Amino acid sequence: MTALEAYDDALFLNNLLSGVPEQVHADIMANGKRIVLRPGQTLIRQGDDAKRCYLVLTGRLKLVKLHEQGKEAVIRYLGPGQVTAAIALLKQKEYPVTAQAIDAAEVLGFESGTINRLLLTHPQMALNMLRMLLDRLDDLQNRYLELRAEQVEQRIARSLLRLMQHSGRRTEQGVLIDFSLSRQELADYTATTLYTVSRTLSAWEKSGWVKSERERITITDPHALVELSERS
Amino acid sequence: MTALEAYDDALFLNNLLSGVPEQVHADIMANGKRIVLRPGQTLIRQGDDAKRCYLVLTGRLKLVKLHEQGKEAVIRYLGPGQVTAAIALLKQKEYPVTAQAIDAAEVLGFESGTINRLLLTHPQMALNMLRMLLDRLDDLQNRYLELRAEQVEQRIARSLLRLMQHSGRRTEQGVLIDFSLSRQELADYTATTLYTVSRTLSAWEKSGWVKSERERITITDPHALVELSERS
DNA sequence: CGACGCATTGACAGGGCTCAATTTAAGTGG
DNA sequence: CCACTTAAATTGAGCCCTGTCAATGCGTCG
Repeated sequence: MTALEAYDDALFLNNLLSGVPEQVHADIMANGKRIVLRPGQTLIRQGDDAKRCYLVLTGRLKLVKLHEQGKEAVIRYLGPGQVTAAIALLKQKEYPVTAQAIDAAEVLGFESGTINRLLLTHPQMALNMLRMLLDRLDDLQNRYLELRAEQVEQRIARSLLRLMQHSGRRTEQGVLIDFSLSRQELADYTATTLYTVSRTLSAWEKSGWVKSERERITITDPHALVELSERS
Repeated sequence: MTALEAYDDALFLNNLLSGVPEQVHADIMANGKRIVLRPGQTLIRQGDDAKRCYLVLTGRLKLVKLHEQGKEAVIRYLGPGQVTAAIALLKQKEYPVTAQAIDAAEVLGFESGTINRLLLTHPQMALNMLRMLLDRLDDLQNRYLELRAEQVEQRIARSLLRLMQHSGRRTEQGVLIDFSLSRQELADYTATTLYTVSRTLSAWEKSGWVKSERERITITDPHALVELSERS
């Protein structure tokens, strides 16, 4: 199973399969079906029946929640090793969010029944899953509080820093956020409008804190953003 | 174990122990330590080391997340059968929120090691826990979106309806929300200020939709609130 | 090179937060 | 039972942040 070995990296092990005997890893993975996604392709659609859950192998997905009047909120970005649509563990539920590949991505899909059986036979896996969900919950609780208590500028700063930590890549200019990120998307993630994001980034660029291009953002002075995000 | 039988009600069974053989229920519960809480008493404090997790037996708790500059957000209200501080499943973490009894309450506390062991030996329990967490996550994702997309009035309406469903009690006047709920608390739950809540409730009272007293709110016309919360 | 999508910038208005001043209601102790 | 205290709730006035709308600029790709 050479294809599987390729995904058998540290990040991955630290998540769903950590603590599970290595001998059975391949067996477990063989239960999933590999799916390749093009940039922008929708993997799950909010409201559809939840029949499968997915493990991200490579690339990056975004989870978006849609509101009646056209607005949308980016709930989270997912990277390799993370699981989504765990809701499929419950019977007769609908996906609460839409999941979409940002750039190209690969995922492993597990049927609802399959994953339930796997979790029951490998309790450690269930515990790992619990940990991942706790992570998600914690993250969202934090962002909920920020949305409640902070002004837009602070939220944008915090969001950029978060994205930097999860998906930053060092360049000579600074830390580049390593996937397509338009003003609109950052606005959806920060819970504001593209206009405000644009204005803010422009201001920060004048201060020399970031460098912003079309769908690309490089943070040149992270410390300034940290300070901004923490000042009352 | 007569004390335990008292808590062995439907709600409870539908959560943590559903699907687990009945013979072992008492054994499992015997691993927990019963704790009685006075009104307002703090059970867990944000930032403390997470050593135990808790199952609510009776009464009602609120989970609050504190922000540096004094603001706070009520993340969730917990009723009988619900679990909190599941974070204790992870090693070396701190509680991300504060949990406080609203009126009198009883909980069952499980040591971190104990609950881990229980979940490993009873995989069905781990699955149940997963389901509860998925519920929490879903709830918060919805509220995050609402906070993002809706105006204050709609959010207050939705919050009241939610509280009504979870903790409503029929009276001759309408549906009473059955625990102490000040303007400030509703504001913290809805992510607004007590002033705005007060103004809004006053207006609704004039319209005959609610009846508001000191720390008590009765919904006399739920339908009006539903309509308000759903209109674009 | 033209067209389309992304980004920028300005003008404007309004929702709701802030602050301050009362009013109302619930306890408390004599 | 009544004065007194204290906390909750109400209401008004003002203003600021930020969303909205419109016009324009710019980069990229067919």
